[in-house]
Amino acid sequence: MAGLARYMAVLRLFSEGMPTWTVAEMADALQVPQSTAYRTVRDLLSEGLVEMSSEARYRLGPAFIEFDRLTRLTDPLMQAGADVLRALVQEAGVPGVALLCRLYGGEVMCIADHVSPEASFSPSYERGKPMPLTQGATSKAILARLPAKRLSKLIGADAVETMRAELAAIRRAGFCLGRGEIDEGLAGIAVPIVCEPEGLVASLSLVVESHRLAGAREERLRHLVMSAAHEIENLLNHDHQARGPVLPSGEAVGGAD
Amino acid sequence: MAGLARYMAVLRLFSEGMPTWTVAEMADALQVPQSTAYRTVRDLLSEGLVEMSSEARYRLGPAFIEFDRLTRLTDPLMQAGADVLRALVQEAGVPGVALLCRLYGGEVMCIADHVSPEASFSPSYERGKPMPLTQGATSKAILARLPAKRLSKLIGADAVETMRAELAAIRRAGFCLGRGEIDEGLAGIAVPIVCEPEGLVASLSLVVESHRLAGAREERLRHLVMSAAHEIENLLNHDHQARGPVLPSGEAVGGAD
DNA sequence: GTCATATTCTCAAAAAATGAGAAATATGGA
DNA sequence: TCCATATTTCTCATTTTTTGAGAATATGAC
Repeated sequence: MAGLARYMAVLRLFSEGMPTWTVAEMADALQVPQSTAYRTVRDLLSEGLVEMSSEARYRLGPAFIEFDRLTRLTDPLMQAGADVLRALVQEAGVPGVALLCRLYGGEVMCIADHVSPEASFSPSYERGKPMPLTQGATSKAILARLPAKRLSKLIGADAVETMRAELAAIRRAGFCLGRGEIDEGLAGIAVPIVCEPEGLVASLSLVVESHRLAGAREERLRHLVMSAAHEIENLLNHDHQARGPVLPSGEAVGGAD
Repeated sequence: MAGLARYMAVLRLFSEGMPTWTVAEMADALQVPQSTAYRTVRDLLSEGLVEMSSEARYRLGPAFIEFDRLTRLTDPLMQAGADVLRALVQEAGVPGVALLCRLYGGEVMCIADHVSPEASFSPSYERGKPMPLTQGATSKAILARLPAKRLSKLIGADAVETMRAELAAIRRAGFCLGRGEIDEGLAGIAVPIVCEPEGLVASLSLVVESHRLAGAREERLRHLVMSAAHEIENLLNHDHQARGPVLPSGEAVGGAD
């Protein structure tokens, strides 16, 4: 293991279940001598990617918080999604959680969420937590709009075959409804979001308690989520067009240096 | 430049003002040949630290969101602070923003914030944004409790001399009040938080509009912030004690693998 | 198809990482 | 305070990786 991979291997050791590590533990887990592990940790330390906890233990450092903020401020999907998520939850009128999710390696990850103040539950999907690719409305909505080539590379030709009908149905309907697939008692309505020029495939979903999703309300919420998703798509496309060399109005647009 | 530093140099190029970069621009900014820049970007890409935007431009990747979540879930200060921040803003009874800040390299960074629903302003301090070390109540509260050696290493012996009286006053009073030091029209009440065993120095602050901070209310809010800060300190110390080898109750404590 | 641009590849030279143990430093307890 | 112990850095010859320049290849627009 060399270069960046070695550093990332150390960072990937840290988890919810094991949030602090001694250098000896790291060396053991990665099968490298301690002197090497010490050097690696020293480098990570100086960049703020790792920091000392008590008693010779190390934990993830504050640099991630800084980069996360930059991501929040500059990722077009998050920018477009923030207000829409808030509005969606408010207009839903029932306790719920709105999620904006995307592909992340071989998984799906929520990159923005908004919880309504009355919601007393929290879905497994939450900002920054990788989730399985083939379960849950949120993930399936993404798979449904993935180019065939990328899809089979991700989940394999067999799995593509198994899901073909289901994904086609989602494409046709424009949404995916899942009840208790991930969390017992919760239901999700998910709608794909695609932005061709940026090459991104994501999904917007609303999670509510299953028992609240019946009859006319189900249809109303479905339409809400679909129109919110289209709003995000439009924002993404507008932003993209606004990138051209000439600004539509004569007004100068202020920007940071 | 070698090892991790080279990768971080690329990541540090991305900013609010310049959120996407071409490889040619990176090579130029860092004074390295393009072939080297391409290799570096390829590595970052495969780890999700960078991702492609449109048209040969790259931006920060989603890996930071994942690590940020882990940080949020496992950093003892953020864990202890989350509920306290919320409660503080609620009990304050005026529109305000509660901030939990800490040292980050040669700067101060907010690691958690909570904005009251009625607040129509937002202070310059916000989660993940590095701020100057010597300005603002929030930063000064941290400096006040920093060991002398660390302090002079950070800001230099001259600056220490200049601030000596001010910092001593903060230590004596147990808080720092700043009016418009950072943001015109806003005032901050900041209280230091120290956890010896973890070696951490931080501060809790409440930012409100200056005109709301008068007479009895100022004193009431000051006491609120101080008791909230002490609550965080207590939580940190309790957690630390609970780390001992024997659990107080016979009940098994479930943990991730 | 051709062109321009973006990206990967090639290879010998240069630089950096490696590992084992010694040395230095910090830590906590009498 | 000093000592015993654990943690961290350092040393240096060897191995491995990175580097840089340009060639080769892919990608995409026209």
